Amino acid sequence: MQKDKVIVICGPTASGKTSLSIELAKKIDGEIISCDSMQIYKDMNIGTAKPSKEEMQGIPHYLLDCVSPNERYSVADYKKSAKKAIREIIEKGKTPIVVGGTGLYLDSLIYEIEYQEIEFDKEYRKKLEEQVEQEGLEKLYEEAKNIDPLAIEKISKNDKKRILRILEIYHATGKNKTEQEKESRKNEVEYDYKVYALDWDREKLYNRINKRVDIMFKQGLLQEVKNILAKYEVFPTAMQGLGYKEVVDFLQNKCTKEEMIEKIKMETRRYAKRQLTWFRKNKQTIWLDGEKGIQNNIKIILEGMNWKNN
RNA sequence: GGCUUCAUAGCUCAGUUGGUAGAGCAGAGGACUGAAAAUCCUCGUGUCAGUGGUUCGAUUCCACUUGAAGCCA
Repeated sequence: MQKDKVIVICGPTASGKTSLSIELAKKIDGEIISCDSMQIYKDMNIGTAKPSKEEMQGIPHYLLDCVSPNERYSVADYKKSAKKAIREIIEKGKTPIVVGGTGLYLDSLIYEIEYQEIEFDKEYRKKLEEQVEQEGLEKLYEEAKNIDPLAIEKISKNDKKRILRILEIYHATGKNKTEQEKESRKNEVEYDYKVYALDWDREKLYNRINKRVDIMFKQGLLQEVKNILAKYEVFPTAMQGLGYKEVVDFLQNKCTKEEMIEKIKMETRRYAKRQLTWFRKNKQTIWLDGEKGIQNNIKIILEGMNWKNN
């Protein structure tokens, strides 16, 4: 049996994924599933460049505004919700379009990565963090090396996040990361993902980013951050968002307004670069040039689909 | 107008007691499986302002020119 098609539109931030995907959805009777680790949060709209109701033009969007900024969220949660959304859309007889720039989330879908049901162990994380503080990272690095020598080869001695992760996986499952990852890719990919990535000439992309950051401030990013800080008390992951943590620094008088704006622009440019590195890895990806315009790119996508049908 | 100081990587600046130079930032490339807008790794040749002079050899010393900053008038 032929697999159902799922269109994916990825690419760096500010490349025009949102408008391309909405125009495409209108044309092919599609519905959109966001693939963005920050747009899932409620009340974070301007800084995440979340599409507004008007922009959506009646096209249903999934996985926006579904988590509170004070909740913890992860790729495992995303995978589950996204698969459910894809199923729903296909059952309606429509075409799912996955749109977003979070490479890790996207890979969980297109490689059908299986995540075991485990709870986040807050206490153990805290214990590890304290251990790093007191004894330094090197000791934990050695510990992780004993547990999973293969996995540790690929990471740096300074990569705290990944060192802790090796220890956490072992703590939670009794398996090491290498075994765990092997098992996570046993399942056959359920859908036929057609992956498109949108890109621009680097300088043009950077100009778009700079302009967009200015627009965010005109739209009231400062007030948005103030509102969130007033409404919620803890932010396990949401405050990692670009344009949020920098505004918090400014509100705490750690920098001037100009410094904050420049920092956000710079960090966003770097983020775009990292996204490109990620998306280049998948050789299946078909690259679209943003400069060619939405209609041209839609044409390329539609031709790709027909070719598959014949 | 006179005097002083400065002019080195895209930016901020080191440095060479004369043998053509190196940091930080920016930038580029890469990695990435439960925090991922996160986290981490790698990468430094540029008319050493210009023109002459001294010298085997000048980015370094000298003169002049240009530009910038400061002081005096």
